[in-house]
This record gives sequence, structure tokens and C-alpha cells, in this order.
Amino acid sequence: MARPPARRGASPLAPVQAARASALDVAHRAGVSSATVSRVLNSPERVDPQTRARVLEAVGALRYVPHGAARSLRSRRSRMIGAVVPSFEYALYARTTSALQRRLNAQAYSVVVAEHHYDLAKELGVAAQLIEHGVDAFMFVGLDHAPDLYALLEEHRRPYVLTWGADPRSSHPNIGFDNAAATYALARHLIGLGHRRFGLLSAEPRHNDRARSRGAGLRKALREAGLALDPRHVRFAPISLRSAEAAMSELLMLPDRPTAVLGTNDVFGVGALLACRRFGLRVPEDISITGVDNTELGETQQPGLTSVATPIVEVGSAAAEHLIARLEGRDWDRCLSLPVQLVFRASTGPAPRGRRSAR
Amino acid sequence: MARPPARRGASPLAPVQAARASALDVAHRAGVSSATVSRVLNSPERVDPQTRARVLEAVGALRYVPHGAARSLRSRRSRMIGAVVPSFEYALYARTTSALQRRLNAQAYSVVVAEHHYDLAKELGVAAQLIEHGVDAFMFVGLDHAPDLYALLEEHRRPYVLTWGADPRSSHPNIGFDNAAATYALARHLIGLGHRRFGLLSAEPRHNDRARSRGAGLRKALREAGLALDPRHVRFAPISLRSAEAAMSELLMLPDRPTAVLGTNDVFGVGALLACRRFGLRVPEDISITGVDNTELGETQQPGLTSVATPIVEVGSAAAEHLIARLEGRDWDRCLSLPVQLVFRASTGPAPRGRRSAR
DNA sequence: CGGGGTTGTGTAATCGTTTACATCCCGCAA
DNA sequence: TTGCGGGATGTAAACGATTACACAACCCCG
Repeated sequence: MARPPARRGASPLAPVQAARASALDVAHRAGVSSATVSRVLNSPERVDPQTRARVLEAVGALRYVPHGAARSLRSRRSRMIGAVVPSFEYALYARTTSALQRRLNAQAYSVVVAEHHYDLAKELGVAAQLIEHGVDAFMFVGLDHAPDLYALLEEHRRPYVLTWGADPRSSHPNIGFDNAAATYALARHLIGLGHRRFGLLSAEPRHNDRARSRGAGLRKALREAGLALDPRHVRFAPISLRSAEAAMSELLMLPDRPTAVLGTNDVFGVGALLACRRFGLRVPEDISITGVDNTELGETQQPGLTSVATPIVEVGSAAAEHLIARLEGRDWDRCLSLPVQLVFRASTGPAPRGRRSAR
Repeated sequence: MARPPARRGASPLAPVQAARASALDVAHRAGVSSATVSRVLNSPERVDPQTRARVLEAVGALRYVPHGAARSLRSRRSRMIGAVVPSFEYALYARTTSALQRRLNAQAYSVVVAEHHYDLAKELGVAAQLIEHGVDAFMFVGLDHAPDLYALLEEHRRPYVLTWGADPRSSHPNIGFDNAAATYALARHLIGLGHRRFGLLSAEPRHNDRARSRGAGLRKALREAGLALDPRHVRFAPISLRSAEAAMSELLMLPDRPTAVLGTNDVFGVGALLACRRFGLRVPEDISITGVDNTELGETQQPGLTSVATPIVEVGSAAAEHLIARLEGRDWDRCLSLPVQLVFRASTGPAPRGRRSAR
């Protein structure tokens, strides 16, 4: 079956260009059928080596690139994976996405990304859009999602994995780390240094399980030590240096301000450092500050920000492995929790002595 | 951290995508043909309002989501845009991508991202992969690309726009800013402060026009002032704090080290600050340091890093506008150069006096 | 020498849309 | 009355792969 000789009229200026080569063109050149071309590309071991060589030669000569849409339509898989993250701008999600992409690219999958700006309804919307674009599977960040999202994924039978959190009891596959354990360990350390009045700078915990768990880790450590977290010492703010600094400033103006402040991530930690600088407070002599995620932003401050290294890159590649395994019909684990590691720097030290007491 | 007991789930060897409502199902329910369903979705004004309402009711009731692959196959457009960036981890590219995506999402386009790690051959490879996945158009970062890349884009008739650089004479559409002007202005400022011996910390300039232009801006300012850049005072390094710090350390060990060092971006600037700290040098009293891109990393250092704010977010949205205009057949500009702005902070000051002279 | 298995390849149906073209209906001018 | 134009809708042919199935050739062994 000959191809129509001329495609529709190109713009008058453009030189007439050869139409994109199809599998049939390759087949003709190699003297085989299009079915064999397909087999060479998808299961080469089932084709005679000589035939295979001829086909590959034709593929190269014609610069044949398979038509992804046609392939997806027929084979019902697109080799595209959706990665839905809260925000591109928080660099850590980008590192997870990068690791995911690197691992998936090696298997000829592509990654389609979308962000939802911490809005669960928007998340549902972008997921629907990605399904329409045909992605085979999803990675999401966090364990908190709209029930409708799960319904949508179920209805369209799309495998998915939640990341950045680990919950063995969840019915949704997840790969991450123990957020509560991170702040728990920090708090234990600070309690050991004599701190009794703690502050918490956190992202809005509604719909954000990372922030919630990290807050919970602190509360648990305090409870075990017979201490309590004064609600006035807890501030929720958007994730930005400006708002973190503003929230910290409020804490610092309280009459009995905390001697140790945990940020639920390094942005809050560094924002707190900035506020201390502005208030002329010495860190850690007057006050101790910590973050979570161990970013370069915190590392390069003076003093360096004590933090917790979270395995965000490993989470990305593990998520890729998980999805590949499922798409290939192999076994997979419902939960994977990777270890975190405390990184002590100069922003934490013994509690100051002799300051006005708490009561 | 203990692994949870691994519950395993077996995936049946079923196709990834399961049965779902098709346009034909919608058509039956609304008592029309599938052609009318298509028309309602794609050019509603050509359908009788009553019919349209019935179809839309059916679409809602069946939760119909069009099959993107079938649509692309027939209509030869996928409503997907490829964004090819050097690296996800350099947060600034993420901000451009984010702006691009936000603008495109509003028009029901999705963004497929890929990174090439500053490798032009890899860039060509991922572009081919994205074409196979059917993206309609491309955004690339930088003005330097492999000739084969342009050939590929031409052959497949894919519109594209280069970003993060502006060159009115280029035959390739580009949207960005004047990288040379940024460092030129910084250098002029420093020359005015009495500096005569300059250093340059740069990313590898081969295949990286941003780094090259930024270096050129410095050289131009020096030339105009009758000064020269000592080759020993120029270091190329990978874009990371570690390598920037190491490169700066080498500069600092030279007998007649520079009194002002420009980094081609804030990572180099902050790396330089770190090296100065380690060497016990005071900034800016002993040495002045600058970066480019005005990141939070530089802003929060002590002293704050003098830098140049680049309009990276605007570049992303302008690139989106550009591509949408082209895909919709509207007019478009071949080059758009957005303004940059110097941000003076405490890392720059007058040249030190009385230090060992250059000759 | 015949039958069962294996291997390699071709034929043709199929995936779910879009769209060129055909058809039908209606109103209106000649 | 006839014919024509045009709007609304239906019919059916693409789009370009994958893959179930058929079949031919060959091998091995009883």
C-alpha cells in the first residue's frame, strides 16, 4: 500500500519536506512486513538476527521514530509517568523528581510533571489532566490526598505510589521516611541539652502530612519528657523565608520565648536564623534552631543549621523502581521506609541559663 | 529504622489502562453520533445548543475523559509541550519551568520535562524521546545547541523557543535576558570601587552560553577600563558549592590574588564566600564577591551576596505565551529580551588599599 | 516417513478519536 | 413549484502502530 505521494500543503516558504517515516516505510525498505518492524523494536529476540539487522539498518537510514500516540492507542500503555508535586520551586521535590526521571528514562519512560501548590482540589484536577494525556502511573508527594483522587485512580486503574512519608498501615503504597522520627530525634537531643521551652515553626498542617508528622515528633518527645508545647509557641506559615522570618519574629517578641525552635524544614530554620540576626540574638548561645531536610541553604548559614538529612533522592529512585515493577507485573512492596540521619551543626547548643524563667 | 513487614501485592498481567467510557458511549446516551460528541468538545459553537446540552450531560454522567492518544493520532497534536532543561536541581530552571507550566496548564496543555545535565548529545536524545512521545513544541534553556537538534526539530516541524539568553541576530526564536550586560554592570561597579585585579569563577563555558556571556561581560568591562583578566585568575568548575569553594581556594592561594571575584551565578558566589570564611578573609574588606541570579542562597549569607536579579519567572511565562501563539497560528516575535537588575548587598566594597601590589 | 514442536514471518483486525464528505431538512427567492 | 443555500448531524475513512492468528519451513525422533 503506497503512501499518498504528497502531504497537505506546507507553508509556501518551507521547502517540501519528506513526510515522517512510518513503520511501513521501514518495512518496505527492509523487505519485511510492518509486523516484523514492530517486533524488532519491541521484542527483538523473537526475530531472526539477519532480518533484525536489515530492519535496524532501515530504521537508521530513515531516521524512523515510532509514533507514540499510535503505539499507546493500540498497546494501551504510553510509557509516560506522571509526577505530581506540591511545587517545583521547593528544590527538594525537584531532586526527588530528578531521581525518578533518571531511573525511568533508563527504561524509556518519560516523566510528565505537574504541581498543585498545596491544593488538594487542584491536585485532583491535574491528575485528571494527566490521565487524559495517558500517563500509565503516578507518583505523588505526601500521604494526604483527596478521596476523589483515589477514586479517579481506581476507576482508571492507574498504579500510583505516595512518597515522602512512610506508613505501613496505609492501604496506599508509599515510599518515604519517618518524618516524626526526624523531629523526635532532634527534640530528644535538645532536651538532653537542657532545653525546656520549645517553639515550632511549621507549614500549614492541614493536608500536609509531612508538616503534621514533624510536629507530632516534637510533641511526642516533649510528652515523654513530661514537657508540653505552649500553643503560643507554635506558628504556621507559608513555606518561604519571608513568612518564616516573620513568624519567628512573633515568637521572639513573646515575654517567655522558647529557648529552642524547630522548623519543620530548613526554610523555616533559616527564616528563624534571619529573625534572630535581626533581633541581635546569638545562636546557639541565646537560642537553638533546627531545620529538617539538610539543604545547602541551611548548611551555608552562620551558624550552620542543625538539620536532618532526608533520603529524598533515594525516594525518587525507589518510587521509579516500584512503578516499573508494577507496570511489568512484578511483585512490589506496599511500604518502604528509608532511614534519615541527624546532622549536627552550630545552630544548636546547651540551653541558656539564668534567663527569665518560664513561670 | 526498621523495615515494615513487606506486604506484597500481585499485579495481574492486565493492560494498564482498563475499559472506560468512550465517545461512542457518550453518543449513545445522548442519542447522537460520535462525531457530534467530538464537535461538542472541540468546536461547541457548531452544535445546536440543545444537542450540546444533552451531550454535556452524558459526558458528565459517564465521567467521560477523551483518550489523548487516539486524539493525537488523528488530529496530529497532543497538547503536550516539552521543557528541556540542563538540570532539575539547579532551582532556577525549576522556577522557569514552573512559570511555563502554570501558563500552559491554563490552556489545557501539559508539560513534559527532561534534563540533559549540560550534555548536548544527551539533549538531542531526550528531545527525540519527547518527539516520540508526541510533544507539540519545545522550550530549551540556553542558546547553544547541537546542529542535529535543530535538524530534528525542523524535520518533525516542532516549534521551539530558546530561553535564558537573548540574541536578536539568532535565527532561532529566543526569550531571555542579556547575560553579558549583567556581569558588565557588576564589573563596572567594582571598577568604580577601585578594583583592578579581578577573578572569575565560572561554569564550563563550552556549550554553555550563559556562562560564556557572563564571562564576556566581565572581560568587556575590563577591556574598556584598560584592564585585563589574568588567565590564572579564571577557574572553571562544575556548578556546586563544593567545587566552587575548591576553585576559589585555589585563587586565594595565588601570590597576587584578585581583590574582586565574580561568580557566573550565585552558587559560585556563595562557594567563594565559603572559601573566604575558611581562609579567614573578611568580605568585603579584604575581597569583594558577586554572583548572578539573586537567589535566596546568596541573599541569606553573611555578608549578603551582591548579585543580579534575572527575570527567570517572566522568561517561563513569556515562553509559554510564545509557544501558544505559534501553535494557534498567531504572530510571534523572534526575540524578547527582558531587563535584569543589580542587587547590591554587603559582599562588595572598595578595593583594599596597601596590599601587596600586582607588580 | 509422519507427526508434533519450534521458529520466523505475514495478514488483517483493532485501538478511540477527528474530519471530509454526504445527507437531510428547512426557509426563502425566483 | 422548484431550486438553492446553509446549518445540523450522520457515515465512514483515516491516523500508525501492536498483536492474535495463521501458516510455512524446518528439526527431531519414534
